[in-house]
Amino acid sequence: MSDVSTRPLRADAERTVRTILEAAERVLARDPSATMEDIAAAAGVARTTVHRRFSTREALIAALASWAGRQLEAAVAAARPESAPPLVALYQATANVLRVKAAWGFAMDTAHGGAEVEAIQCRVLEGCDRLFRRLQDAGVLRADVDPVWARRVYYALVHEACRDVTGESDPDVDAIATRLVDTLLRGMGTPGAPL
Amino acid sequence: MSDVSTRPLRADAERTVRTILEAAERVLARDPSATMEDIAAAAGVARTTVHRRFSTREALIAALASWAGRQLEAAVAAARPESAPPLVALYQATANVLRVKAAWGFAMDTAHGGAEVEAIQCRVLEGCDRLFRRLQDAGVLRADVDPVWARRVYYALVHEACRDVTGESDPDVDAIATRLVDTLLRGMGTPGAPL
DNA sequence: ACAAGTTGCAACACTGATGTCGCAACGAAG
DNA sequence: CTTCGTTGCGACATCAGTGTTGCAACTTGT
Repeated sequence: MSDVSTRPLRADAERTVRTILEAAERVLARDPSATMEDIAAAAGVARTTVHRRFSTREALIAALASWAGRQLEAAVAAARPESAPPLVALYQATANVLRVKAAWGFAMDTAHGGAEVEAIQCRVLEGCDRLFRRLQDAGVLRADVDPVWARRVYYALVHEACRDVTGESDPDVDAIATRLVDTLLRGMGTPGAPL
Repeated sequence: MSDVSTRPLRADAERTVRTILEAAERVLARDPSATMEDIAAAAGVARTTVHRRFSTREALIAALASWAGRQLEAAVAAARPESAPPLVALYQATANVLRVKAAWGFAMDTAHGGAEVEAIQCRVLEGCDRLFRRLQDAGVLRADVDPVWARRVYYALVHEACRDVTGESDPDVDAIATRLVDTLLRGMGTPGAPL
């Protein structure tokens, strides 16, 4: 999580790390090229303190991505995507992911997470594909849709819907997730209509 | 288009400007934090030459965005979105936009385009809303869908589909546009199925 | 209370990117 | 041919961000 070393931190230091990570997410989400000083200021600590916990800017980003990645994995795992009825799991996972992504959007979008994060994202992606497979087997998802395209569309919708969770105060995540899944499955056209 | 002044350029200088813009798009699309030197190298000119044509990095980005913005506007205008049958216009505009966005993706995504670019993007957005309105009136789009959400989903799908145009060599843009519109209207679920 | 960990502060060196300038050479347009 | 715009090159000043260090003051845990 931290970086400089994996030795046990004192309680207050641990708190500082969390504070810095949260501030980094907040600041970097608004401006990805924000400086260490900006982040430190947002966290209410000195810049040197940030450097004590994360030897380099890269390391901070990586730690951020790692943290967010584990949050993400937990969010999808909580939906029991392998065992629950697939459509239920889809709703649940969507809502959970929206919550996490709203709080850690920058960290989840950045590609500079290092090998560990890449592995996590890969696992999540494979889990998503498996869930979509289950949806197809259950007849929810059409059999003739390209699975890769389906996943890409789903990801894109999640990304877009996330704005609503971030933007409004006290957002109805379940309603947003419902609209998302509805759009994914039914689209926006009139059922009977044209090709 | 250039920046330093709007005085007429000699033919070769005009060509240089175009070369720089194309190189900038290419380089910045891969790495948004690429330097002036990177761009100059990709354009095959000296860094000072870039600064002669674009006094500042910001100005270069703005010029890039402006150029792309006008390309975009032309692309949607060519689809006659106000007069053609709305569904035809949707297909046509989608395909045209995909082509432009594949070539000028960075320039179109950047928010630092200045007031002129913002105005263009606003016009395009309003045009999109009008087209969607026509689609609703024609019964293609369901009447109960939130127009704003519909546009956002459409934009997100265009963004995603653009990868396919950029990635493959000799991509079938019309096929990609067809799949996009199909996804937008029908979604990916089985028609008869669940809520 | 004591020891060890933690932090803020000020200072520093270092790097990389930006923007500017002058000059010589080249090439297009008249 | 001549002129003037254009370009490459090298040099320079400047600035911002990064990462480091030492020290004094404070906090935590025992």
